[in-house]
Amino acid sequence: MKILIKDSMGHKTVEFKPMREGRVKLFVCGPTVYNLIHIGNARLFIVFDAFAKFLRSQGFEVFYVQNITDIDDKIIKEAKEENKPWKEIVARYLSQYFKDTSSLGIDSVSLFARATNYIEEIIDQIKRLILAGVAYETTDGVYFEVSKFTDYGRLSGQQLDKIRPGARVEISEDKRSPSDFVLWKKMKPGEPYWESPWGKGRPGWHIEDTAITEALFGPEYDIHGGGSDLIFPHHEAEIAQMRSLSKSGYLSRYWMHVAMLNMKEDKMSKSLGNIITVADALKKHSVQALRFFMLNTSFDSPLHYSEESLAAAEETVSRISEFYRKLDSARGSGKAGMVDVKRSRDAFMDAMANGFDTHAAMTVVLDLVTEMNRTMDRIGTRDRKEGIEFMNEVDSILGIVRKIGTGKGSEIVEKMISARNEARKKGSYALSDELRSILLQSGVAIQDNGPDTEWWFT
RNA sequence: GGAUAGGUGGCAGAGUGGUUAUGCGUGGGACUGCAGAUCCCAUCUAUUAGGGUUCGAAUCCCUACCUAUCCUCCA
Repeated sequence: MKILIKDSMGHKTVEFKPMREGRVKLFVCGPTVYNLIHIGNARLFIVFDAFAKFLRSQGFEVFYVQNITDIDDKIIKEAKEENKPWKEIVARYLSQYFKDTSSLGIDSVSLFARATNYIEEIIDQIKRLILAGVAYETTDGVYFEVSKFTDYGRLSGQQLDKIRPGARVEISEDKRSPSDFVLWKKMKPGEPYWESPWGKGRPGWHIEDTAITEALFGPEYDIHGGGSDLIFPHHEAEIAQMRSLSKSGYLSRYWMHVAMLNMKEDKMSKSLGNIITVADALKKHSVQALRFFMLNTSFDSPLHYSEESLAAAEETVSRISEFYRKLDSARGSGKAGMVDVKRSRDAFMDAMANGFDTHAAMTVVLDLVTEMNRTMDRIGTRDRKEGIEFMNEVDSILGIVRKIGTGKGSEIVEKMISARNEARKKGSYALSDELRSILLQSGVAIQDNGPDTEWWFT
């Protein structure tokens, strides 16, 4: 199948051609572990989780690497504020990160690469950058000289001479240009450090990623993903670093940037303090609803968070899940081919392959739900089987089906149901309603289909 | 100020030249003892504003206004 990618380099939709047939090297910028992640962060991880799963469903062998920034100014700051060792902060939030993402059904990452495990590679890369004449040492660190890389700004569309230096550019009188970015930070008293040719210090942020990807993938790879707020300068810096050494025309062949999740008007961010943590979101909403909400839009368009939208997502997920449950227990004897599941499956995959259009793919699913619901009472074995297989496939990629336990194997529930149906037959509705409400309170949902009653655990 | 995306019905959010997406909400109907779920019909008579191109524009061009993101750590 031909797969199109919305490439942020040049903002074009282009055909995806992996460097090696059938294999994909995918790198996504992971978290800095100094705090809990929020659902804005989660959007990125959910999008790439679904993306990696889709590629795998198409037979690609996906090597999906995510970096973990486990040494950084913010970690040091947090450690100071809490008066705890920085490694303790890292350990705490890293384990929380794994917990949060796994509770979001994210399980597609092949390898998490921690920056501090690559210090040697980082130092080596910086050495080579200095040798190549594009980096220089100052009193407080080693810097990359941006003017030495002519393509700097191509990804973001920035022109170096038009960039207005921010008000809070780090004080460093030795820097040759305000745009030069740090590769190695020399230690200040009390800070964590590693030995290096430039004395004790720690790596800058941008160099971590290229050291990791060079070590794991080599100087070039297929797809680089991240939040749209990282385009400049982070991804420009990565490109500048790696391509200055490799002399290749690209770092990654394709770039995919996930747009921000906004709260009211602003993006959700830790510094703005308008965050909802993953844990909090999951207290109120199902994983499936959160995933549906995130995937029901183009990954490269900003998305507005609101309780109302989440509630709507929850409704839709219920509809899909309810459909799945009904399909699972359908026992009709209709002819095969009443519904063309295969056509829906093709349309679904086409949408996914068309620039990862998860929204169009969802629409296909919802249309099929309506279509099959129409004939649910008489749906045949074969259509039913195809439908279930398709929904399982959809779920394995998008994670939007809440699998509701089918009602079997509980004698006590069965007894109460038949007691209730006896009462209904006799017209003792007060009693039957009473039994229904007891069942509901015990987590058993029931639905009358004529004289028969279906039930399941909620 | 520069860069990059946008401005669609009550809400969310598709649609890149020509049959009123889709979901949620709302109203009605079918079904049900009543519910619930489901289906059907309807509703909301949407395309930021003003020009232009065209037989025809939400879709292309121009202008204005507005919004987000980046230019500073940030998914």
